[in-house]
Formats: sequence, structure tokens, C-alpha cells
Amino acid sequence: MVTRFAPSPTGFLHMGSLFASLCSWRYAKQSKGVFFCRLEDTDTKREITGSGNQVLQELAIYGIIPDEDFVLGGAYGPYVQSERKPIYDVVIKAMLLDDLAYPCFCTHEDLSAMRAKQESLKVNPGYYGEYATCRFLPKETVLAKLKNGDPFVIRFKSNGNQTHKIMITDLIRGSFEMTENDQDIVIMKSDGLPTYHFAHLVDDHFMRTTIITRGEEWMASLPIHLQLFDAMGWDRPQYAHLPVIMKIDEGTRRKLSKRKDPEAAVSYFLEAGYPIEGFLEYLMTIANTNFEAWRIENPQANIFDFQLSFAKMTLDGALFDLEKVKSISKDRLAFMSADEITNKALAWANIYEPQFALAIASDVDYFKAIISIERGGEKPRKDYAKYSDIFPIIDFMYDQYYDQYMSGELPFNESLSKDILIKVLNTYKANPSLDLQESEWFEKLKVLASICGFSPSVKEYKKNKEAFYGHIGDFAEIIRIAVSGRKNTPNFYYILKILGTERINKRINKTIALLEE
RNA sequence: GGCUGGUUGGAGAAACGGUUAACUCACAAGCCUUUCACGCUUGCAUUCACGGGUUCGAAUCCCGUACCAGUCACCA
Repeated sequence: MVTRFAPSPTGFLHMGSLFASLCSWRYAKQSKGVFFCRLEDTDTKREITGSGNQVLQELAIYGIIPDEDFVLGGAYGPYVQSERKPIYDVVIKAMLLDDLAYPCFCTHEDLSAMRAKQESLKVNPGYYGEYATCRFLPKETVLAKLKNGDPFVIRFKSNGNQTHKIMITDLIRGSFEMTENDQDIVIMKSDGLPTYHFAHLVDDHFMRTTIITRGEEWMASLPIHLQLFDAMGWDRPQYAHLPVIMKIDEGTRRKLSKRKDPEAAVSYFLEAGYPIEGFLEYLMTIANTNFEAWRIENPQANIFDFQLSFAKMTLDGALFDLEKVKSISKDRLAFMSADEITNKALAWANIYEPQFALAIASDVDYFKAIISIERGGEKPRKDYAKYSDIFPIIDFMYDQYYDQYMSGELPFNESLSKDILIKVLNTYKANPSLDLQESEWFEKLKVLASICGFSPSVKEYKKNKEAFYGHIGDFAEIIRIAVSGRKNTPNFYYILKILGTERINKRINKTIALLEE
């Protein structure tokens, strides 16, 4: 099985392209086949220099590495269409000789005049049948025009008929009828470069592609392509027209647009810090909906152990669902080892958030300890959906950022007097008890709470609120705020343990000093 | 407008004519809990775009209507 991804060098990697290449790459690899990448740069007007390589690099970030491409090369090259001109020329020449094609000298003005006429006559517009005027040009006229240097295109001589129906088979959509193509479509433009239709024919034949995966916008031109393969006597490839990813915009669904939607670029998600594992997994869920069930059965398996199936792909373009991407990403990050998430977070931060990278790099083991809190096991914490979520949650572990919290308003419960707060802090400072196991440490904390006039039990407190300043939770909150500057943190015991008594003392002292001001 | 697909809850969707329309995300309530994050429980479409038909029985088959998407270039 040979599949391919054939981008035009018109900009960044589009999410739909990532989806398409993911599907075709997986399909080839599942069958131990070949996946290659060919650059379709025949539209010189829209070309953006360098974007071909950028697309290849972005694919590589997602782990999609072609077996053959326009950088790597391969036995069936060149892999850039503009470099394949000699090949197209040979085929064009053969078609001309076989009377399968002819030159056309009609100008844009001629064509629009003809279109206007066809519209007024209420017949199908286009270049076909009697309207295909250049088809009937005498040889001498053609030669004269050629000699004169008149610009021309080469058109395919269609023998199709609008009244004929042909059966179409698509790997995703199954079989259905379409009408035969009767248009003498342009196969070579006046600049000497092939149109998509012709390049598809020649390239996918000589590059021995067996399955054409492409967006569903190509489905309508399938009769043209089949006709072309048949005319040449070449084997037809199989086709899989992939659904397009949609978004909802002002109440209507539409294709994600390169121009209008920043999230159409995969780099947008890279930059935002979504883990590639999560993003790929999301794409798999829209590719095959039985993927989710498989994931529940195989929570830790590699997603590529899943067998993708065109038959199980939806026909409709799915709406892109960022909430689902987040949920899946949260899971993926939660199940990474501390080493893995540390390396990946650092790699991300190095590019997109230097101050975060600096903090990690200042003491990698310290960061690893923080990120390890309640990691591992069956039910790990799920704090982060993306790498950019990490730092805002744990930044207080770094003194510089802790100081920033302390310079602002501290969120202490206003009904408690400063004296009580200070008493609580001093009491804990004298008994950090961090050499104890978590449960014993917490028991000890309850004792300290009791001493300070707080109920060790929330239930007890609720029964008799007047008897206490608050409950164990309120008591812990005071210490938490003093040590972190915030009302919530990951598991407090581990936070304290990682900070260590020395740093805890410093922070508590600082808080007391602030309170006494 | 012609042609080709499609239409199940807020989103992704399952259901190969047969009892109460899976599952995931979101949302809501509750439980658990020192905070947070998890986790757990429950709720969330009396109904499958609409109308008609076939059938003992239809989301599933047939017909019509509406709506959505794609396409009709010397762009891919």
C-alpha cells in the first residue's frame, strides 16, 4: 500500500492537512507500506517560499515522517512538481500524438464570452462538445499560431457524455453514481506547468500511489480523474475522500479557514502548549469513533496500535471541539512519567515561555519533585491540559514568584484576627512534623489546630460553630496562604515537604512580618 | 441553479427492522475531601430534520419537502 500527502507550499501546516496526513500515514504503516510526501508547487502565484520545508518540520513534530519526500528524496523522484516538468512533457507529447489532447488558444476573454453565451442559452457552461472550438482547428492554423508564438494551453480531449452515469467507489463513502465528465479540461497551463488533474494522473501513476487520500472537495472531480487514468490505460488508484474539520461560526458550520481562524494552524496549538500526544489522540477520535472505546479498553497503549479504518470514518466533517482536546490532553499529561513531562515541558518552555524554562532549569530535580506530586498510580492528578498550565499552578514554589504573591493582597479569611493568624503560623512553625508520613502528619496538624482553637473535624465544627475559630480546613488554609501566597495548591503535605523546613520558616516569618506591619 | 454527499442531545457519536436510543466530552446536582485537582453517583433526546408510506414492529426500508456541506477556474 502506498499513500501520500501532497501539500501546496502556500503557508503553515493546516489542521486539516495534519489530519489527512495522519490518516494516510497510518494507513500505509498499518500495512507496512510506504507513505511519501510530494510538493505541489505548480501554482507559482500563491507559493510562499520555504513553506514546504516548514510543513515537513511541523509534520515531524507530530511524529509523521515520510519514507520519501522532497528533502529526503527517494527512488520515485523528483518529489517537487516543478522539477517534474520533463516527465509531464513526455506524457503530454504522447497524448498529443495519440489524439488524446490538443492545444487551445482561447483567451480568458474568449472563454468568458462563451460562458455568457452559454448562460443565456441555458446550457451547461464549459469547454465541451461544439463549444470546444480549438478541437476543430485545422492543423495548419495550429501550426501557424504556434509558430507565431501565440500562448496556448493543452486540453484533454474528453469522450465523455453528460447522459452517461458512472459508478464511483470511495473507500470512505462507498459506491454511488456520478455523471461522466464531458469537459475538455486544461491539463497544461500556458506557463507550461500541469494542472492538478494532470499532475495527479502522472505523479500518482509514476510514484505508484495505490490509495489517494485527499479532502472531500476533490470528490466532484473524480470522474475527470478516472477518465484520465482510463484514457492512458493506467490502473486506477483507490480513493479515500476525507471529511473536513469544521468550526461553528455565527450559527453556521464551515470549514476551518486558513485565513480567518488562527486555530487552523497546528502551530497555534504547539504554541499554546498542547501536548502532541493529546492532539494526535483527539484527531484519532474524529478519524474513527470506535477509537474512544478502544482507548478505554487500552488506556496505556500506543495510539498507533489502533487499526484505523476508512470504512469507520464519518462522512460528515466533525466540529472541532477544543474542550475535548483539553480533556484528552489532561489525561495524556497525567499519565506521563515525571521525567517525560519534565523534558517535554522544558522543551516547550524553552521556545515559548523562557522564564518558565529558566525556573525548571535552575533545579531540574526540584521541578521533577513538584511535578511528581500525586503522579503515577491509577488515579493521578489531572491539573494540566497543556504545558502552559503548569507554571501558573506551581510558580509559588519559586521564591521570586512567591514574593510577587506576597506583595499583593493576601487572601486570608477576614473574620480571623491577625493575632489568631500569627498564633497559628507560629504554632505550625514550631511543629512542621515533616519527618512523619502524610497521614500522621495530618493527625499532628489536627492536634495543632485544636491547640489554636480550631476544630480538627469539619463535622464537629458544623455542629457547633461558636466553639471554634474554624475547622481544620481553615487552619490549613492559613498555613497554605503563608507558604504559597495562595488559597489552593496541589497536595499540601508534599508541597511542604518539597519546600523544606528552612524555606517554610522563612516564608512564615515573612508572612508574620507582613501581618505585624 | 445543476450534480454529489449528509441530517440522532450543547459537541463527537453507537445502534447491521425488534423491549427503557450505548459510550466520550461539556453542563447540573450530590458524595468524597484540609484547599485544589482527581474519583464516585445521579440527572441531561418520551425520541432520532419534517411530512407521508411499507411492516405485527422503523432512528433504521421507500417517497416527497426542508436544511447543511462540497463542487461547477489556465487554484490546489
